[in-house]
Amino acid sequence: MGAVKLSGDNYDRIYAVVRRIPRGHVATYGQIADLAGLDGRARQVGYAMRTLTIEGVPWHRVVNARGQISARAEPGSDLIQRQLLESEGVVFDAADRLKLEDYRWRPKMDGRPRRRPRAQDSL
DNA sequence: CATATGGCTCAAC
DNA sequence: TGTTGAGCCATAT
Repeated sequence: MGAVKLSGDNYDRIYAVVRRIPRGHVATYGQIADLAGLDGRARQVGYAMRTLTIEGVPWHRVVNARGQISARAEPGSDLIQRQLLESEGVVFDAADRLKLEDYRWRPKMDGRPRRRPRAQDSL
């Protein structure tokens, strides 16, 4: 029968990518989405993290594009994330940010097309 | 099926 | 540097 595309499939892909983030490194939501073949759907990565229930996924290594830990529904969870990262050697500055230039995970990807630029109305 | 949100992101101010 | 607005689209209700 025709394969029915389940949304959970995307989650698995996201989790698979997150699992590959090396210790002491981080990746942005957009980056995860990109690597998971869901370019441009950074928000869904956040959703995947929010509904994350399985273990073995280093969700704490996922931060937003500013190198900051995003506030979420559950208060205190962001602090836990920061502590986990610090325990891996990641250092935050006074603005609670980490240096993406230093910690960003760079998997092998040659000439992979960046996600398409948003159409701009006028400039 | 229609609305409302959201662990985002980019560009412009 | 921080703020604001708008785009994006899967989940939730």
